Amino acid sequence: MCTIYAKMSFKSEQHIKVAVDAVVFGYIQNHLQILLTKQNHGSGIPKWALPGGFVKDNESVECAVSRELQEETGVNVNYLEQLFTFGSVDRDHRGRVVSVAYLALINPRHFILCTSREDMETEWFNLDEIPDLAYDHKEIIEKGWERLKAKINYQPVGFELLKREFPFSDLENLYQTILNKKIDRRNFRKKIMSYDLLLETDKIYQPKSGRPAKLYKFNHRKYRKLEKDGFHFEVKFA
Amino acid sequence: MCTIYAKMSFKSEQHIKVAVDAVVFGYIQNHLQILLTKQNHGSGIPKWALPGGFVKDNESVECAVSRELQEETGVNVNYLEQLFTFGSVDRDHRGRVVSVAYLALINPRHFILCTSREDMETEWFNLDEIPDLAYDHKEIIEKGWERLKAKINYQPVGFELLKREFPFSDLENLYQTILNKKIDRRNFRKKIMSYDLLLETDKIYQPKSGRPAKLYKFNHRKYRKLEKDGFHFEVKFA
DNA sequence: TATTTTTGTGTACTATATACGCAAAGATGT
DNA sequence: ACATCTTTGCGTATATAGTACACAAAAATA
Repeated sequence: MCTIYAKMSFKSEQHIKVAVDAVVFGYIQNHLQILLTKQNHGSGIPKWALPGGFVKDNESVECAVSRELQEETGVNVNYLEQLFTFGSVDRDHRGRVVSVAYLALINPRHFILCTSREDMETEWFNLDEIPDLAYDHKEIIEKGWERLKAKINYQPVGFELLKREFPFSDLENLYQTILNKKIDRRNFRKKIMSYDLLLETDKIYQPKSGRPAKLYKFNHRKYRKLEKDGFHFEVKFA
Repeated sequence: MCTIYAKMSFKSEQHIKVAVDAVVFGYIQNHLQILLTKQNHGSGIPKWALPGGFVKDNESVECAVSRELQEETGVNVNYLEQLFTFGSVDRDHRGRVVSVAYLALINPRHFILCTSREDMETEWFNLDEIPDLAYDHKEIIEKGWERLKAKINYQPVGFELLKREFPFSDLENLYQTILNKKIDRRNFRKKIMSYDLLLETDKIYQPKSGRPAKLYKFNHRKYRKLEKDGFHFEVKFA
């Protein structure tokens, strides 16, 4: 980027477009879901794809994702991190496109799907029922899924997928769903509780049947403070 | 990238260039070093910067880094991973450039610095003696450095920085240098040895003074095999 | 009031991490 | 040849963290 005068002048043409794509996870009814969009009136056969689009000249790549998500799906993400940049030559048959993919987590409070684009459909898909996708989006989802599985073990990102106040069993189920394995309830609770990052509310949740449960909320403020002091969240049930 | 017909046609112009930059680490004389380049005959005041350059239309982003490294520095990296994509609007004063940064590790066997560009200088810099850099390259190095520190704990990337055959103490010193802390020699050796991933050669290394040391080499083949079976390398001296 | 479902909790055992010091091998200087 | 210096190579005891495991309490339903 810096050493290019000799090879390619700034005026010389490079015919590559920069796009963003988002792998948006939601945890809905005890299932991990992904947000997909489909254009109804595009040319050719419409296919499901990740929300995303081209970056504008005057916005940062990060801003581009947020904007596209807002425009296409109406959801507000409460966690967004860069995932990977996909740059093979032929990933888009229409021309050369380099796409910066992001991983986003949303919380059920921000669920109102409403696209501002008339020619577009937006829907949640169960992770194991993803349809055929456009371009290399299957691969992007794969990477996002891997990242989420890894990340949940060493950063408290799981909470971003839950309601602000949740019964402890929701957290358990979330981890079991994401890691796709049974976790010992007592050991899990012991580990999480040992960090003292859950605030007990005085609210009670009554499940369909069974004993009522206390509602907890994650103490973001305390976590940020601890993090600054070198604290390292870790829940390893590998 | 997929949902763009309505917003921006494929023909419509986006004025963003795509570049690559590489944070290349070498471990030379017990010091972590970074490879920098400087153009001698560029317009304006030349500044040191990371090796890198624009991606060509017909090469993948990953290929672009390798090519640029080869052209600008002549080194062969033996480890290359994508680091982060830097996409703020004003990171390059000459125009809008989105840069995909890579982390590279090189092994002293591939040291012969020889740029094929006449207008360019290439040099190793000690990590704590990095000069003023062009653009946001300081920040990119910071990110690469963070990644390396984190990665060395859960992937055997350290070996990529050593000679193929090395005395055990080189590994010790490398870890101490990267993590910037003293590590208990016995515990470190015990941990590393417990994985049984070092092959003892029959060669002996004679240090300037002191007892001679056996030379080891890392068993890449065995590691790959173990990794496939779910093995997880981990050296945590946090 | 018996049955079902879900929450909430403790202890013994195992494995891993940490702390710690000394003898052996060679090089150098006298 | 002997004393000194430097670096390698190694084991054990203690503390900490992980794992395995079962039963009673609270509410809903029949």
